[in-house]
Amino acid sequence: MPDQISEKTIARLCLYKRILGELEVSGVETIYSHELASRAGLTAAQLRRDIMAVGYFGSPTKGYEIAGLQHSIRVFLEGKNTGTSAVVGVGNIGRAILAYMGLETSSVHITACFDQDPAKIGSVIYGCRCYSLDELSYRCNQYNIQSAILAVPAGVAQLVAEKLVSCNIRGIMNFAPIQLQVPENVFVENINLAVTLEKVHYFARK
Amino acid sequence: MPDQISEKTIARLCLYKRILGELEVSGVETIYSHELASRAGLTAAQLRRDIMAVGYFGSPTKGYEIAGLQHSIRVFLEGKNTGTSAVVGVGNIGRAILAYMGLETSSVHITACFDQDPAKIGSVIYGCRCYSLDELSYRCNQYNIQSAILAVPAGVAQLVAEKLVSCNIRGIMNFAPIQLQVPENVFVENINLAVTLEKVHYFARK
DNA sequence: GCTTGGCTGTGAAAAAATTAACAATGTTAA
DNA sequence: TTAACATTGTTAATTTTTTCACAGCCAAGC
Repeated sequence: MPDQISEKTIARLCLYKRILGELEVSGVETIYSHELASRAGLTAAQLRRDIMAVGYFGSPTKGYEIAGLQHSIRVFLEGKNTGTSAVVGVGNIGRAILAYMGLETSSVHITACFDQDPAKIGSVIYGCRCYSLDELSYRCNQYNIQSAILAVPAGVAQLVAEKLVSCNIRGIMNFAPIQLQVPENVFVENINLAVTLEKVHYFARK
Repeated sequence: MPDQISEKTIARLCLYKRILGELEVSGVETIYSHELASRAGLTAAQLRRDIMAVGYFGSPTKGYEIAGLQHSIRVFLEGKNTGTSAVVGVGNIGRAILAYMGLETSSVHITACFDQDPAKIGSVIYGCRCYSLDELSYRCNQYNIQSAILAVPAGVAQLVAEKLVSCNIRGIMNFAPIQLQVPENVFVENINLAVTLEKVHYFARK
């Protein structure tokens, strides 16, 4: 891993990893760049370029070994470290994420969820125990939580985000439609479903 | 609207529109490019460049008029036409989207939802009536549905997508973790929550 | 009335991302 | 053995996106 790998490349590597996992289950052993690229909705050139980043080498005649490539990407993305993630705010979105991630086979484990509603605290939601936000710090240590899915109402999102940061969480998947103010060493991915739908709707009419 | 406006610019315009709507409610009248950019998490230069696309002009001393700019973006994005959208597949994700969009004030109306589960068909879910997929074509005409939020299991996503296309839907927000095969005049936005979480988790450790 | 100052609009420059192109490779088939 | 072929890895070219930088503007202060 020589120089800076772009965020887009990282995102695509995550996607390749997932697809390779599916292929492995279905018993395929090798795959050509254009085949894998097609499954990812990308071009072969781009895929090969991305794979340069992880330092894996395919064969000009067989293509890529599924297991080998998957392993290389995994090592590159995960390293030795493997913390977990948590859902913060168990409303509609939070619950949907918990249910979805329970089904999907992801390398990122969601080990806990947090809410302030006493009716939820202590219950198990889609296999995940719900804790009070007051316990955030303690549970982050207990479960080695390094990233969070922030799905609280917009009005309290900034406050909760600061709490996350103070608990040493350095990655936030933010569903609240506001721009979080966080230190620059904290990575924030904003997911604004209303805005995305609007974009899709725009292009539906083009 | 002279030449080609990029997808990224469209996405940002949608975001500006939303922020301007909030500002309008809070009674602000004008705003400078750097202020609006900051709320969007972008640079002032980029915002000004985006605004070139919609053909609105601010004042060097007052900045942008909230109402005027919002109107220009709205006209640019929506034109005269205003179809609606629908949720297809009312599982956990589908329900969460319905609940979320019911709260959020979006210019895109979700007028119907579809499922194949007889227990859901006929019921009203978060204010939205649920129809059988067999009625898709009829209801698309009735409600002028132009885009869809596809939240069905991966196994049937391709089949359902083809049905959407045959009903003249030209924009799909796809939550199924597969690459949909659709004609090139159909816009697809893939939302892969598991992959996105993995990316966030990666950067949380950098 | 003049000057100052901060902002917009935009061409030009820079940076980033994607695509093209091709030498090197190694397997297959004749 | 040798020729043909499809694919990889990688450099170079291209395209796209972002940022810079500054002329022009207009209100405010003197």
